[in-house]
Amino acid sequence: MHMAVALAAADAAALPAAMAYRHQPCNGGGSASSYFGSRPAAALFPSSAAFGTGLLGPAHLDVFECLSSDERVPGAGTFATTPPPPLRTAAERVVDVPDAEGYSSHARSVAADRVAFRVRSDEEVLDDGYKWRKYGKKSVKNSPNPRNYYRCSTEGCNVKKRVERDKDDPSYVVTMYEGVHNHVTPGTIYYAAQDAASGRFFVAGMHQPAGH
DNA sequence: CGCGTTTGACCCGCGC
DNA sequence: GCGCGGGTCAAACGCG
Repeated sequence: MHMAVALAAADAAALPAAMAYRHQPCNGGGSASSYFGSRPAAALFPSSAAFGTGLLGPAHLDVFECLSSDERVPGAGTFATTPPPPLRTAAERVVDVPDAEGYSSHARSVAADRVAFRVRSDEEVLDDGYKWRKYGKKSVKNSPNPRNYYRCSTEGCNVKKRVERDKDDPSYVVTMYEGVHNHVTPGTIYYAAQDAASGRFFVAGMHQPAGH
């Protein structure tokens, strides 16, 4: 429940700066909750809530980037200057990681429910409320850092995620989610909504708001 | 004993 | 066809 408090109390200040002043969740306007099926923005952006409270250790909020082909940019951190991408369905979203060639070549060729983002963190694994089981580890060609593979440990849910340190800046952790959870988070998280006028985020409640 | 991690092997797609 | 690189499997192992 602490995550909900964090979101509510800290408002936009607790959210990644890029998301907040851009008035758009990083994977499409207002679609943060739609990406993970019924999941709230808090689950998609674990660092926004958990990092702000300091509950998850020495991760930092100062740099948080979402990387997707919808708003692909030549360099990290520059997407804030691009116009908001049009709304799309989750299935159409193809995610790319501009900085990681290993991701780019693969992600570009496959249309899937994927989203990747970079978080400056000392922690390798970010607690996003779900229970993950590690099933593989690989060293990637263009990076000195190994890539770890996780699968959602909930039965019947085959969501996967990959975690690796940025090859250029090891202080960043690149996380890519793939798939849509078909269950709720083991830990309850409030839904975050976005105020149309101010663009600020706020806690909308325990359930996805009606009409969305 | 159940669950999660580790780690080498295996598989598959792709480029040459 | 072959080699390479990325992704997954699964047996062994560790831990609570």
